[in-house]
Amino acid sequence: MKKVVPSVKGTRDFYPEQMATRIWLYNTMREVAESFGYQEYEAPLLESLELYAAKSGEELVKEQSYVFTDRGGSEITLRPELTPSLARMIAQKQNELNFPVRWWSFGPFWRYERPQKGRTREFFQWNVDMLGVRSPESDAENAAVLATFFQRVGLTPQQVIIKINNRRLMDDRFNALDIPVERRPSVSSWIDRRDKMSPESWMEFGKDIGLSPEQITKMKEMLADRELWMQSTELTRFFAVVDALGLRQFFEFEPSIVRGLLYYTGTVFEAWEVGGDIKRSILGGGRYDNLTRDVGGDPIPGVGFAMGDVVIGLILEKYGLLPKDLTINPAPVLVTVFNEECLLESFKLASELRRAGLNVVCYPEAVKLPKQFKYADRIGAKVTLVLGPEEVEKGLVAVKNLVNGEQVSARRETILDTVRNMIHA
RNA sequence: GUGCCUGUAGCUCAAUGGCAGAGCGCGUCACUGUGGAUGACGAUGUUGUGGGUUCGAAACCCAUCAGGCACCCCA
Repeated sequence: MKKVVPSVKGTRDFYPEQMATRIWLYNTMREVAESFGYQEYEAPLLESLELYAAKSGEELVKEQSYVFTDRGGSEITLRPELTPSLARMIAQKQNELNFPVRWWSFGPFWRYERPQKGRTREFFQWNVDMLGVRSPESDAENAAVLATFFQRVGLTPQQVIIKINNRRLMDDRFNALDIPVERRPSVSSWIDRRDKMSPESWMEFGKDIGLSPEQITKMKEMLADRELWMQSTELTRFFAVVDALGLRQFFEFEPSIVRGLLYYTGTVFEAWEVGGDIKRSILGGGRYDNLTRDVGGDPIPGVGFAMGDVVIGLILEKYGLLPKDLTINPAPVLVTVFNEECLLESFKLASELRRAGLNVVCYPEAVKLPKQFKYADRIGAKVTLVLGPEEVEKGLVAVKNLVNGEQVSARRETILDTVRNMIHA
């Protein structure tokens, strides 16, 4: 066997079957986003490295981005996320946009990581953002888009949960515990790791980052307090809105959610599969009030989330929620080619039907009829037309219904109606 | 960057040191102007690659490449 040139590691081929699933996902996202009045937009796939220098996570830019120098000497990045591009686009038109802006996007992103379950190097992301408003109600409405998407695809709060926290609330607690600002990132990462380490090594880790035994005890109490959110006006108002929208069950306060990206300033959330088979967050989001300033514009508050296509695909597959038979054959009609002499007649017939608005495939060479019928069957055609010497002579077309096997002889002038009736029957 | 596992026909996998196989798929025919179903026949291949051990290697050892999974991090 000859060796086919391999695909690039971490990329996926979208054969028509997989493409159909992707389009279904895209369409569902579009419908949900549009039901909340969000408009679709797209940013460049290439951005300057500088754009991410400001506020994306250190590791995201330095270790995980595809960076190259173009022929003009500029440092270019294949976008690893969308939010900085969005901030740039907003900042560029900050004086002409009609706020609040509600925008959504679905496109490809790249991160140089070791591929494994739920993670590829090239992936698609659904981004949904609202900018220009600072209210917790806008946080809630934005997150509601997400919960509505879950509902729409058939996921229940028993299967997926959106865990929510607030960085300002955490900062208040850190203040109360006298944890200095410069130590908070490492404390956050310590909190984030609680479920991933044994209690002993987690305690040990806490000491290593400079927490006193009293602070550790207080932190443990805080993390165990499921009602801590009531001390946050923002979270209280957030929950009131998702409750009013009938989506409260999808949300749960979770003090250990802190998120890796540096630009989040308030509400933060992640969605997880409840069963725990898929140990990877489905999406992440939150409020970022300084990002447009960080890319050089005025500070415009924003909130948004990003969901990758890979993990949600795993979830939907696990719960059997991916629709079957999405692969569509666009052409319900196949015109066979009887022999070399009749070939042009068949092509003419196909062309007539196309001009009348039908999607038609004409077999591209004069091979045996059984082969052509077999092909018609496999592509899922409903109707097959035969135009042999007899038909050409008498001005007829043999029309076979592949669904029930019935065949009629139609006059050439009325062929369009005959075919249409058969397709719609 | 660290660790573990796996590479055999187009696909899914057998063959536990002794003749490389099955199912599915594919091709031809039964059916020379008609698909699906059935049956008959047929082709599958440098066992990822390179070396070593052995009378003998798909299997054991080493190297290498590729893929998967788990860390890390994250969508």
